[in-house]
Amino acid sequence: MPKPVAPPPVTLPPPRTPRTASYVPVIQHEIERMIGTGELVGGTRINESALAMRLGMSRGPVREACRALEQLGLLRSELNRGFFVREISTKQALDLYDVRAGLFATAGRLAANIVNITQLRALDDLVGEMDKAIAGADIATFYLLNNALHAKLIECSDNAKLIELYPTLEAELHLFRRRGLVLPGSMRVSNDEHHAIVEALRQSDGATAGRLMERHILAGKARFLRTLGEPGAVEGRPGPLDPTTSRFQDRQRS
Amino acid sequence: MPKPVAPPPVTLPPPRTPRTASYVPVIQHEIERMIGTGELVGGTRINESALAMRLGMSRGPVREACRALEQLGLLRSELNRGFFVREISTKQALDLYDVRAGLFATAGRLAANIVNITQLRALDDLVGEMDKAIAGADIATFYLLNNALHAKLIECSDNAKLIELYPTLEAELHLFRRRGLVLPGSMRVSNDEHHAIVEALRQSDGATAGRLMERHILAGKARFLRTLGEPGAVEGRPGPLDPTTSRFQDRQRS
DNA sequence: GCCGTATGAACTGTCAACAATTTTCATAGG
DNA sequence: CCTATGAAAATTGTTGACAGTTCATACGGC
Repeated sequence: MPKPVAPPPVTLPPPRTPRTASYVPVIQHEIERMIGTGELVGGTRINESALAMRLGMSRGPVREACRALEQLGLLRSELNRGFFVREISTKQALDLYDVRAGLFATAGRLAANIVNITQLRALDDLVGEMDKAIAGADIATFYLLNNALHAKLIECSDNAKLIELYPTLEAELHLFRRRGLVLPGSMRVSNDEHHAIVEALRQSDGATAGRLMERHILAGKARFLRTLGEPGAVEGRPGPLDPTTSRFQDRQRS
Repeated sequence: MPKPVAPPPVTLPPPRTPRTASYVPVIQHEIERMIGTGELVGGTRINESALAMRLGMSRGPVREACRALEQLGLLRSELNRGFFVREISTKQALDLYDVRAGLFATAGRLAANIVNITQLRALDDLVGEMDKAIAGADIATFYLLNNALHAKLIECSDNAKLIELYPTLEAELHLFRRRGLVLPGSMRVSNDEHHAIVEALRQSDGATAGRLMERHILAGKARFLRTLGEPGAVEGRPGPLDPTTSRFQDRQRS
């Protein structure tokens, strides 16, 4: 590697003596973001020095952030070789769907008992927006709204652990080698399920809400399984703005 | 604090140039162990320098381990004040029970389809041992076997994420200010449930196994809720061998 | 030409040190 | 006697350096 000069010092007004915040959350979120956008793909090695330099800090905080992300399941570490973006197998991705289904079911049962009008309205709005996105064949928007809706449903459970846990599982799915796929035809079916779920919540029918939410995720699992075979799926998630800017292309060795 | 000299340098044959392992997992497990035994209780601050010195290393690896444990939910960090052993509220503990119940249900449904003879035998053995522990009124042994059985049940799901997730939730419960309690009278009821669960698995009846396992955890939740009122519960988990050896007594400030 | 080897660069794991901040403790004041 | 004040001590957040390991590339034998 011919040392690509100084890449644009991306962020962070540099001189800052007072300690009003830690660097660690900053880099942690930055790495999470890079994984989320696909800027960092599975198998990529994290170059601590380069990343630290790019963000204008030393390797200490970077390593701490990587250690945190390792526990989050987004990175893995290898002795003397550093941190790598994790890559999950098909089996692990499917396992993840099962866990998400179980947590979603729990969320549904809990939420039905306590959901309030305001929350129901928010859910209605999201589902409505998604209907519009479907009408406009706007897959990217649908993808984003879908994530927002799922997050909102979890939030309605008012279960702290659930709310903490769910996004990390969601993020972990992004590690699968073929990332968040959306089958255009599935949007209609999917949003019909959303309608039914919100309706069950409105009726305070926890058993039904739980069951529907579980089946909703498992339906997603089935779709996911189907996309493994066919190549016609569309990438819903926004990718890296410019793939050539990623200086983290070292892949896992054989 | 009058600087308690050098406390016994607990572990680690010190001089070691070749890098065959990282320090980080070592301290991470050490801190986890200290929390598990109650040597470190909620609110305690982690003194990085002292801990590093005691284990014969520098603060770098210690901080990385703390960062990891923060993500695991066992520690929390405060800017310029360092890491503290987390303390969870009653609400959070109850939330945890609900999540555990959901994951257990998932595990049961999954396990029923794939559990094999060897695993069933192992489960039978554990339940049998627990019956003996009950007969001998051996609460400590029952506590340990109970944990082992639950772990084994999760393991039978063959779901990687579930297997990864469950112990951390279990550990987090230990952070509750009144730690793992066992009501002597509940052991019989609890093990009857275990018998039923194993039987459902033997019949490959996933729906029943899932439902029983969920209810088993929720029954635990109910017992937990009851112990909050009455003080007659018995500490099942082994405590610190010698409380005076703990130099981590700084509690959270007002 | 291909494969094992060796040499140098690149990078990780750890440490020791420094500045900023918090905590402690003694002292003065009400 | 209790509370404010302020300086010293302790502790954190971060840095730069060093030794050990891995990676890349050139070299030599076959």
